[in-house]
Amino acid sequence: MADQIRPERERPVRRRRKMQSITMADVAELAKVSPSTVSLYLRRPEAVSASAGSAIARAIDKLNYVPNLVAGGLAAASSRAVSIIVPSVRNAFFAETVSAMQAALRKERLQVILGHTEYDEREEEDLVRTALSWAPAAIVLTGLSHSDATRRMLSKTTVPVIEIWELGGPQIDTAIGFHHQQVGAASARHLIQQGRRHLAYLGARMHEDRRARLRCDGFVAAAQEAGVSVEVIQHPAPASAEVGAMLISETLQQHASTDGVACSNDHVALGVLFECERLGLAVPDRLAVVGFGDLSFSAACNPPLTTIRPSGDLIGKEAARLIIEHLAGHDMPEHATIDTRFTLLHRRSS
Amino acid sequence: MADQIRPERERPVRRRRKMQSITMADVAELAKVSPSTVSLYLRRPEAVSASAGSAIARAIDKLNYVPNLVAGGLAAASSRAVSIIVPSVRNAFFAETVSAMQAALRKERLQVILGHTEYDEREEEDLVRTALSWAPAAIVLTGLSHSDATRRMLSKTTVPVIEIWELGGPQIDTAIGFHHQQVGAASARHLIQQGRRHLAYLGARMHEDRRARLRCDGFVAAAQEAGVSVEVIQHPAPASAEVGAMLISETLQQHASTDGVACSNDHVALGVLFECERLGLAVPDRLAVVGFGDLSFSAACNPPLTTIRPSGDLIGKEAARLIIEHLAGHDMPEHATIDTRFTLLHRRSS
DNA sequence: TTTATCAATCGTAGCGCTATGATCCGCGCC
DNA sequence: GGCGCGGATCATAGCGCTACGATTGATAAA
Repeated sequence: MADQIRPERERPVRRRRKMQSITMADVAELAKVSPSTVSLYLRRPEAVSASAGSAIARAIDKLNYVPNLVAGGLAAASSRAVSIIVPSVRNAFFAETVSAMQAALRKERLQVILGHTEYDEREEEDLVRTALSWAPAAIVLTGLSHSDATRRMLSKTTVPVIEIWELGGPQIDTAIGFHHQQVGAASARHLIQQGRRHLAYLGARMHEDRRARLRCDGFVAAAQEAGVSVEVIQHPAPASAEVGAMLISETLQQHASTDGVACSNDHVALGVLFECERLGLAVPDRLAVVGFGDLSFSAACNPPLTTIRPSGDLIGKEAARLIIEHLAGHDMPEHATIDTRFTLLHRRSS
Repeated sequence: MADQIRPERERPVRRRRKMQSITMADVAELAKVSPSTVSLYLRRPEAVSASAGSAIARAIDKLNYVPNLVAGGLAAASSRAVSIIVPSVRNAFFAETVSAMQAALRKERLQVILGHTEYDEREEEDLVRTALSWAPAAIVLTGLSHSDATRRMLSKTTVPVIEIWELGGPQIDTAIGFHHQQVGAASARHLIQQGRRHLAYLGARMHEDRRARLRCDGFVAAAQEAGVSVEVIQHPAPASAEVGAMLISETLQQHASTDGVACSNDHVALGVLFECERLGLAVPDRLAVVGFGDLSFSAACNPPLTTIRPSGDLIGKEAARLIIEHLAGHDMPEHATIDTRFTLLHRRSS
């Protein structure tokens, strides 16, 4: 089918969609330099002479030229985009990371392409596939747990992969985050230090949220190690104050002696505080409460919530830094691990 | 400089970066069809014969082909990306919209490119400029207020522009959202209906957050219209429970008779509830509180918060729908306005 | 003077795809 | 048999840019 004999082409009357667009060639012409020089100026201004540089700058300004990054991405076989895949930006933790990362990447004119897995590995797989078709400068994934197909796809590419918000498992390449078990353990130790001997962990959506599960595991392990009683009460719904209220009443019903709880996050802890207030249960005297997240209300609530502040912001910044350095030629350290830690904020709920 | 005489080119020994990538041509070869047919199949599978289609599908599968959307975007002069520019995803409202939109766009294999203005018009301008260099399928902006340069850039392109989260001003093209003055007015009327006669509006960051200001304006206007006393107490910091606590204590100090407040959002309202509890002030008996946002904690707090639920989710869905329809050839209605409304949730804080 | 070096600039060949218009071929109809 | 029609398929010309390697011209070193 490809080798048929064809007569001469006649008139190639071919008018392509015109597009108004002003191209690099227009700028080059006006600045009286070659397109290559314009391209070079745009990518490494210090590499062109001051005179050429200013002529180009003037031309760009005059023509109101906007470079076509799609064309650039195709030619360079790597686009100035970073694909960030998180469970959901409705989750304040990831919103913070995404926000910090976007702010840092923007300065290097890198775009953020966003995807939400909704805690679904198959969804993640699909997002990674699409992400790859953009030839991004880097791919950022949340957590260390991915489907086999996802791993396979990523191992076949040369695109740098960064996993965030989790440490302590097998990582694809670079990981930035902290150990969730350590968070759980820190909560448990804190409660024990406050004299509590009957602990409980209140978990929301732990079947899907692997990191909440890890925190729970760390909590239980540390409590057991200290020889203190510990229970786990959970609910499949996503973390919310309602779930917190339900969980604490269930806990007190089943284990009336409970005197210290850690919650899978501050939303849950807030619900616990509200429910205790309704039940007339003194916090922290009768029950100490520890949250996770240090959300916007945590310091202001009544009593102020003892919680663990993760480093969502720092995670984003570090990820951006690594990507930018990699782009600048510094090879990204292979299989690096950056522990961004967390902080326990001891407030009056414990 | 372009017309210099050059000797014959010698050996064009030119090895380009190879890239492992499997291209459409590889698929075409394996499926024994031309690349055009593969392309056609990918874009409109119903246009190729069943036999060719399945051969192509098999080849794609076998080769693990991932289409290069960057190349596609260049050739088609429009990429399968939608640029969404919001003040910040750390704000739960916008997170919800972005999330809903991403979910809807994904189904049509459209990518979301995200940008944060941090409530800065100059920043927005810059983001729009970069957005345009991606030749996106659409640009989504937050609010109706933009810099002149932004307007100019957008008017010069053929990229559809959608403004979200605000109605009632001059719009660039399509706008999806609701009238914030109506929100304010609804809050005021509700409080008046509950018998309150000394109102106050507690505003956070109103100098930057134009929409909070509009809600405030609507609140004041409705109160005045009803002949009820109304005060505005504000703080420049972003909305938070701390700010809410500060604002309510300032309010009560300056206007002791205040018996009903509306807050610029539920974070602020939550702070009011906490502060009232500390002060021993009965809500709603002594003070009725209305929030805005129906955030995760609003139904669970103590007392449950009367608030106004905006339609962040719907805004995202509608925006996505319009974009998808436009891509399918249905021209987007010019200068359309979609009012997604809001709902007042009367709970026990008023 | 010749040669080497270096910074600045340039010309060209793609990058992988899509849109366009052409071609091919089977079918029904005059 | 000739013709028109339309579905299926194809070849080709870019899309706007970047990377590569070459070229130029000035300066330093031999």
